[in-house]
Amino acid sequence: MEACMMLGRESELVAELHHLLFPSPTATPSLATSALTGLCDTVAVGGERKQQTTTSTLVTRVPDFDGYQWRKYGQKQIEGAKYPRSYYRCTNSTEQGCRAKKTVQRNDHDDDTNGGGAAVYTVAYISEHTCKSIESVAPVILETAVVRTNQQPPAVVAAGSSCASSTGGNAESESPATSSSDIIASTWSSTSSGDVRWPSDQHGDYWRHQLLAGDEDSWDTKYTPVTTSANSGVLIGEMDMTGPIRSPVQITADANWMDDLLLNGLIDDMFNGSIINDLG
DNA sequence: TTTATTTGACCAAT
DNA sequence: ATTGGTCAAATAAA
Repeated sequence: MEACMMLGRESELVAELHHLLFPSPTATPSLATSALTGLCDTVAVGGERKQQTTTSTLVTRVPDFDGYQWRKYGQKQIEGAKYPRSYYRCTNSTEQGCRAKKTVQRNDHDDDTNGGGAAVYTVAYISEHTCKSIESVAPVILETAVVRTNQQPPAVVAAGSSCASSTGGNAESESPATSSSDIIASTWSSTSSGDVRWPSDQHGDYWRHQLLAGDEDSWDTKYTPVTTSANSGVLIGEMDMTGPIRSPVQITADANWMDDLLLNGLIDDMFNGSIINDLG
């Protein structure tokens, strides 16, 4: 857990998505996964033997579209939480005995579901997928609307994960990078044909940042200038990669950190800027 | 018909 | 007795 290396945010994102979509241990087990690996738990299974499972937790505004098919099997109101927790198991659990599960819990605390503050979810992934990953699930596109309030000389953007932004991110080293000029990002999800809702309460230049996951081998990140209905006519240029990019997903390693955040009301701070938790 | 979700009951572990 | 996780019947959707 401490081995959260100083990859760029960009690389982390690509790695995370890749991990979620193609978690096959054979492919690319290297640098990417270490920052993403969660806890190792021992869970009693059946009567006797204990089985080791891994649990990783992430905070995202895009709780769906992780590349797998899930089937909801329960929902429970958790003490102290504002929203219920939903329980999912892999759709292939019956046919293939896949034991992967996940829980999704909304953990923001503002009431307006539309408009300004987007909902924040904590997704806990429990156990690994043992099923054959479905070929050609709908391509996952995580889109990050990047609001630039300052003009900065754009950097040339190369496709792929080699282009790292400057922010690293673990608990100790992350600085309040969103200090001034800043790039604030929000995240939406859509399929390639889906509609995207853009925030209306933010001003600046909007960039569509897409992480595209098609085949395992065709990875790409695209930065596409967009004009939104909310911000019609804003200047569109090239993507600025010099600043920190708020990621669509933020990764933590501990499944229980959320309770602390809930108690302290820090969730918002997280998306204001700076806290990238890696509590391990 | 087949597959997925909802929801109270049930259960195991505090 | 409480709490979190799961089951399963009823219901909805495809």
